[in-house]
Amino acid sequence: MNIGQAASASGVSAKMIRYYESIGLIPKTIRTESGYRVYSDHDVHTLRFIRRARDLGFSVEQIADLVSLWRDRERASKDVKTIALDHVAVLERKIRELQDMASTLKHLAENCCGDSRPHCPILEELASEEPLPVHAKADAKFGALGKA
Amino acid sequence: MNIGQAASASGVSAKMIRYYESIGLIPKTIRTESGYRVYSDHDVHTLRFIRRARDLGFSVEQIADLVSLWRDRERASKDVKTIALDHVAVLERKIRELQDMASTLKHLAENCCGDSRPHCPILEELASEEPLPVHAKADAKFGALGKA
DNA sequence: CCTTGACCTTCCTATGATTGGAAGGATTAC
DNA sequence: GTAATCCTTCCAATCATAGGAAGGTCAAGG
Repeated sequence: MNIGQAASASGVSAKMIRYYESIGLIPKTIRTESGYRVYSDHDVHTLRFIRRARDLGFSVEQIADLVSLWRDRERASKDVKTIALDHVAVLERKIRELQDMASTLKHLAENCCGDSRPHCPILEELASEEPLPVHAKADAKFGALGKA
Repeated sequence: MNIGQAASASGVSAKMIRYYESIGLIPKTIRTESGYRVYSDHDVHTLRFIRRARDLGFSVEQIADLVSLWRDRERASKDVKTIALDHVAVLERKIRELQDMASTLKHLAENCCGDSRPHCPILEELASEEPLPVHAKADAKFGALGKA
């Protein structure tokens, strides 16, 4: 199987498969004489595992740990559970941060009549010297929400 | 006022002030003869406005719009409100995504006894060919949650 | 007056996961 | 035989931020 076929079978783009190989998340594949990467069904299974873990928001580092636990028949389920619950805690912290931001903004927007006049409590709040009314601090690495 | 003083007065790091200048979010300041940037209280006020907007998760692009509306005495509050509510919508979509991930993971973790035995429903789920039980797809730009 | 330390300057690098493209070779289908 | 579609590697961009190196400047104290 070529990389393109492995990509569509696994849901991981060819670009990402090469990237995962380059960072060591997946091993280097065998190649054809002309240098094409060759994948087995087993490789595709691993890629699908990886994609699912990404869909759940795990970092590549965590995924590497999960994959190696998956491969280890003598793993302790505790180790897996720890990774999962740590991640849940991170997710929940993020959720709270975003909720604080959203609720602060919603309150401000409710008080803004949103017409053609210049008066605007949202800008007033941003320009104010007082602390923000709700705890609504982005942590730097997350503030911009990616491209969304 | 030097950049360091402006930084501590505004809560925006000197690094970021230079960056904001380089991308045109704030104008180039005057300099001393020896090349040091000089800031006024007014500049600090603008920086604090920017920091608050960042704390609410606005992107630099949105902040540029907000700052220019703030400067414009003839703005329509509608324009500000639109930016704010668009951002709220993005935040709420993100919140839902993260909640889906967290709830999926919590369900899986609940069924994992978390002891020294290898049996683990979390890994089983990741390895499964079935679709994930809850709609829990990360959008790519957000999946890894930054460094957190 | 001179040194020391704390500041400032610019420039380059890294982060994390992903996408995009360019330039060139391989394969496949007609 | 040729066109289209794949593959290869390498480089760049995203977004906001932090870190560091190399070198110039300033203030205080001896």
